[in-house]
Amino acid sequence: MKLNPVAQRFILHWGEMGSKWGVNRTVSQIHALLYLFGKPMPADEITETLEVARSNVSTSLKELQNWNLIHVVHVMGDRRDHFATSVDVWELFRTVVRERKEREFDPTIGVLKDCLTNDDLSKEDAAAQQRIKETLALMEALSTWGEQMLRLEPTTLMNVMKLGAKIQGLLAPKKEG
Amino acid sequence: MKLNPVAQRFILHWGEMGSKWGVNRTVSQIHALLYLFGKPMPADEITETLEVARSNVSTSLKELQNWNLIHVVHVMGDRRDHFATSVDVWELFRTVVRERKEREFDPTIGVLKDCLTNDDLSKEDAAAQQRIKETLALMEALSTWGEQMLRLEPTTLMNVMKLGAKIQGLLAPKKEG
DNA sequence: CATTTGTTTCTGTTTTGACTGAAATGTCTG
DNA sequence: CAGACATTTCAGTCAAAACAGAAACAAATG
Repeated sequence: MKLNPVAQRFILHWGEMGSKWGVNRTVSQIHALLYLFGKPMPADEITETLEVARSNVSTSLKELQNWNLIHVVHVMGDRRDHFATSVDVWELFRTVVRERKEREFDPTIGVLKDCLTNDDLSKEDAAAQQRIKETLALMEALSTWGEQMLRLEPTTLMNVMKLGAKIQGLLAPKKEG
Repeated sequence: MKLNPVAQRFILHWGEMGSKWGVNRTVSQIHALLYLFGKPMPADEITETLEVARSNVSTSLKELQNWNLIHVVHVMGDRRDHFATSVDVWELFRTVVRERKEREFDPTIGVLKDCLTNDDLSKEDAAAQQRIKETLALMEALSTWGEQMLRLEPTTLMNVMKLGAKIQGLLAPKKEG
């Protein structure tokens, strides 16, 4: 499969962005390719299209499966596995957020809690303890809020975002202006 | 300066998390240290505390300055630069979000726009074009929404988050349940 | 203006992780 | 079950980034 210039641009950029966020370049490139292509694709074709080693594709596909971003599809009369990703960008977004939250956010909250229950700190520095408390409070707030937002329908979520800062007015309807 | 076990745990964990999000380990460790310590600190003391090379500290401090996360402070009777970070976790959070948005989000939005104005795609694959459009729409929505949220007072933002999914009820007050 | 003190830049080393190609494993078909 | 086909694992290579130590630079002091 030959990529047109726009597809190339998109995929290469996505790969670079992935790197900046701690995602392997090949992994993000493959995902971008499957998203853009929109149809199930066998590993070999990915290999040829992106011009990377077959084994590299295999590893990356497994990684993408661990992230719940792609799934295997079988095609009649073809023994090979075909791989596809959701073409719903909202679903992808939610999956990525959910996974990162579970992998990195939640464990960090755990560590912060441990830090606070440990006596070593409380004896030494009350201000530092306070700061850890505030960090934990922020992260927990983000965490539960994130969970709730992820449960909303994409359209609802979009409306929430469109509301934007106007939400202030709805919060404490004591004053009007 | 000797770190107590809790401080060590916090700083080491922060360093690991940074790595997973594309931030140099030393950079995030230094920031965690300054945050926990809460007072301006000369580079040498950071060097000793974290047991890394002086030059490494120098580079990382510069990086943190580029991120607007630390600033230089001078102490009476001391010629050395002292470095401090905000101890307000909300301010730190906002700074990081703002910086990442500017560095990675905005440029990506630019690339997506370019992709859509380029004719090569429109001729080839309408579905792919549509997907890029949706991706752009999502990112732009997140972007403008993010900007607005960042402008809110921390306490307001906290209230917004506490409201959580209940915001649905405020959105389309046609039905009640 | 030499010396002390502090910071940055530079060069080479080390480490880490991505990647390749080959071998091994697994699975289907005649 | 032989061989064809498909995927994964593994061991080694390669490249990028982090890091250390030395050298260079800058600024203040007596």
